[in-house]
Amino acid sequence: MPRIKLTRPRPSPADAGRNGTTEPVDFGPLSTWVGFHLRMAQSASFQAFARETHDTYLRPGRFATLMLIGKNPGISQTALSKANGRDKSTLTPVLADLEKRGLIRRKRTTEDRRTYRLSLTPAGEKMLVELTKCATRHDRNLDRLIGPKDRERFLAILRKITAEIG
Amino acid sequence: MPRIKLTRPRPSPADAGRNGTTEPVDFGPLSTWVGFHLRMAQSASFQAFARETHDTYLRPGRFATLMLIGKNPGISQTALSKANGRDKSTLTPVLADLEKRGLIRRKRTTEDRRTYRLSLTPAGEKMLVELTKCATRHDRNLDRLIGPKDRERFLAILRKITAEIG
DNA sequence: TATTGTTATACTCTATAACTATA
DNA sequence: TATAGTTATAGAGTATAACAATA
Repeated sequence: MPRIKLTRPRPSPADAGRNGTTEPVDFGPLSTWVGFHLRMAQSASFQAFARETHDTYLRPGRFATLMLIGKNPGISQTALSKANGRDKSTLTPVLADLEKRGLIRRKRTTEDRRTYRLSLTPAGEKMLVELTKCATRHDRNLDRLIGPKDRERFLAILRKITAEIG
Repeated sequence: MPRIKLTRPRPSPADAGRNGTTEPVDFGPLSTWVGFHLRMAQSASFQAFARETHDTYLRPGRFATLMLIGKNPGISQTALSKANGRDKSTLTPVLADLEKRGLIRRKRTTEDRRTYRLSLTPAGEKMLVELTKCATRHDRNLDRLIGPKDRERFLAILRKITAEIG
């Protein structure tokens, strides 16, 4: 709950667009660039997700990792890192943390002793269910903003950007 | 230019979705969640932007900062931090860096000696022009993916998410 | 008392390169 | 020689809290 301000602050130069007046800020070409708004929207959505999970659980990235393991038991670290588009070394500390928290298991395979097979523990399954509820709530909020008519098209465009911009 | 692989690597367990086979990875509900795709698309767009600027110039966040100063000469640090939605303390090292590179100027005002007024140096103007070309190229690529028919609607949705999800 | 901007600090996310052990 | 995963390291980006100067 936000603390209530008891006094009304005087207007100050820092609230001004420029020259000490309160003109709105000019965003220039940023205001029509997709890349900029993609960044702003993802950042806002990220913060909203964190609020939805009450800052107690996992952030979106960790959550996606948990989901991918849950849906693909036995997946290797390399396959996992490819699936969410990050380097394998990025995954090492994340998995170490998830394992330390008792959410995932890592098992050496007998066929190829270089690889690990990842899976969820019962606690991990439970956490995934819990977080899925939060994420569903969060995504329902996003859906409400987008509207059912545009939703599929919007999603398709995001997918296309992800797949083809690189 | 990517180096050419001279040998064909054998299929290995890490390429597999699970169980050592090469089934595709199951993304579960992630595949229909806006938040997830927003994250993936912004990350892909970010990388593409960096490629467009040849990794030599500024990253998207710095670039937006430069643009906002350029379009709003005399803006204060607090107003700037509000405009791109970050805490003012986040801005301090960024501005220090831009000043050190000779791209911006910071001037104390006489009316309120707490605030700085930010503006671009000639070098900053030049950099902004240069980067704007890169960003325009980048955004043209995005536009091509989105298509002119959906572009405005797509942008409007991103703006709405930014403004209203919080 | 409130605000501007800085400092100290800390945490997350990310990547590259060099390494090991296995293949 | 190539791959799976780890380690060491580095650099963004972000935030909170305490602070000095100023209002």
